[in-house]
Amino acid sequence: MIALVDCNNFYASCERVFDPSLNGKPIVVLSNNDGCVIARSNEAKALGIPMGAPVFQYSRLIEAEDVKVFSTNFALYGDMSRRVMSILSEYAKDIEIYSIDEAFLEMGRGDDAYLDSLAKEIRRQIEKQTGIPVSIGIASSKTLAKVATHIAKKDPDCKGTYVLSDPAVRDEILGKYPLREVWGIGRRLSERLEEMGLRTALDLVRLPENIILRELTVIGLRLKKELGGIPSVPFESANKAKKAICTARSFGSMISDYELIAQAVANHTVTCAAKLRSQNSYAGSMMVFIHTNYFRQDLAQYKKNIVVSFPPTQDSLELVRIAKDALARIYRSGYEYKKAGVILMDFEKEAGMQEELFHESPVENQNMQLVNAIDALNKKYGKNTVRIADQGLGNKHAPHQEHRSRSYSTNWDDMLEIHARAHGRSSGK
DNA sequence: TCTGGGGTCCTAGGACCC
DNA sequence: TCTGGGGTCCTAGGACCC
Repeated sequence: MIALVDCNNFYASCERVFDPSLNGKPIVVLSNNDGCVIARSNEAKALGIPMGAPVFQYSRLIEAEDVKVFSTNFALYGDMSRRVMSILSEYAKDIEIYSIDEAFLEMGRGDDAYLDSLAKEIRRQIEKQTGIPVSIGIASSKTLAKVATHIAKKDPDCKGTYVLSDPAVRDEILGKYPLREVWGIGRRLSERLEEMGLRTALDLVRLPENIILRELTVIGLRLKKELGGIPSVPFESANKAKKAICTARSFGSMISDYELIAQAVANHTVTCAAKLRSQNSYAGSMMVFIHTNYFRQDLAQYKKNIVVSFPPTQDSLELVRIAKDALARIYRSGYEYKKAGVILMDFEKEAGMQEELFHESPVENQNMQLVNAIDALNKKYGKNTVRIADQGLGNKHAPHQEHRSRSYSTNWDDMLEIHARAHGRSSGK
C-alpha cells in the first residue's frame, strides 16, 4: 500500500508555525514579485480568494477582511520541508519526495485499521515536531492515494487520514469523483472526456481498454489502471538527477536596457550552474529566453528563445559567456522586457562523458579550480559574496517583495526554539 | 501600477537510415 | 495512372504537476 502525505496549505502553515497569532486568521502567500496568490489558509479560501489570483484584483477584500499577506520565503519553506521529509522517512519502508509539500510512502501490507493507526501516528509526530498539519491518504496506487488524501482533508470525520482499499467503497467514491479532480487530468483532458460523455472517475474506469487506447492513448490507459487499483505509475525512491535546470524571473519593473538584462541572464546562469554542479552534471546545451509583458497589450510585444549547444561543461564562467552570447543574438532594442530565463539541458555525468576531439577535457578545465573556490566562499559567507563581474553589483531588476516574513534562522535549533516559544512550551532540545 | 517558477512526460511529424 | 517497408532519432509544442 502507498501513502500520500500532503502538508495542508503548506506555505501558509509555515508562516503560522512561527507566529501562532496567525492561527484562525486568513493568510495568503504570494508568488515572486508579489504577483499572484500561490498559497492560502483555509480562512482565505473561505473568503473566495482563488489559487493563482493576481493580488491587486483582491486588494480590497484583503484589506477589508484583514488578510495577512506574505511574500514567498523559500529558504524557510525548504527547511520546513526537509524537516518534514526526514521525519517521514523514519516511518516508511521507502519514500518518494514528490514535491516541496508532498511525499509518497511505501507502507507495506496491513489491514485498514493498522494502516490508519500508523497514519495517525505519523500525522501526530509531524504536527508535534514541526507544527505543520498534514493529510494522509492510503491506497494501492498513487492516483488512488491522491483520492484518499483528498477525502482525508475534506471529511472532518477522517481526522486527517483515510485508507481506501475496499473495492466496493472505492467504486462508490469514484462514482462521485469529478474527472477534473483526478491526478493527471487537467483542463484539456477533462474537456475531452466530457465531450466523450464521461463525468466521474468511475466512468473512466469502466470504459473498455480499446476505446481508451484509441481516444486517449497510453495516458488514458494508465489513468484507468491506477484508478482501478493497479499501480501503473512507478514508485521512485531515489531522488533522480534533473534532466533540465531552469532559473527565470520576472523583473520588478520592465527593463529595456541591454546591460541590465545581460546581468539578469548572467545571474540566472550562475544560479543554474550551481544547481548543475550540486547534482554533479555537465550541461551540453542551454536555452536563453526573454519576453515583454504579456499583460500590456498596449505595448509592443516581443518574445524569443534560442538554444545553443556546446561541449559539456559545469563551469559558471564558460556558461555565462555562452549565455551572454546567446542573449545578444535574440535581444532587440526598443522593447520593454519583463522576464528573462535560462534553462540548462542535455546533461552528462562525468564518468560517461565523451572526450571532445578539439576541445580540452572539462575535467582539466582550469576554471574549475576557480569555480570550486567561489562555491566554497559563497557557501561559507553567503550567496553571491563572490560573483562574476557580468552579474553586476546593482540589483535594479530585483523582484518586489514587500511582505517578506522574518528570515527565521536556517539553524534548526533556533527554529525549534522559536516554534516552542511560540507554542508556549520548552523546545526540549 | 499590478499578473510566478520549476519541472516531467508524451505526441506528431520530419529527417534520416538500410 | 502507376513509386516499399521497416525502423530510429530529434524537435517543438502541448499537457500536466505542485
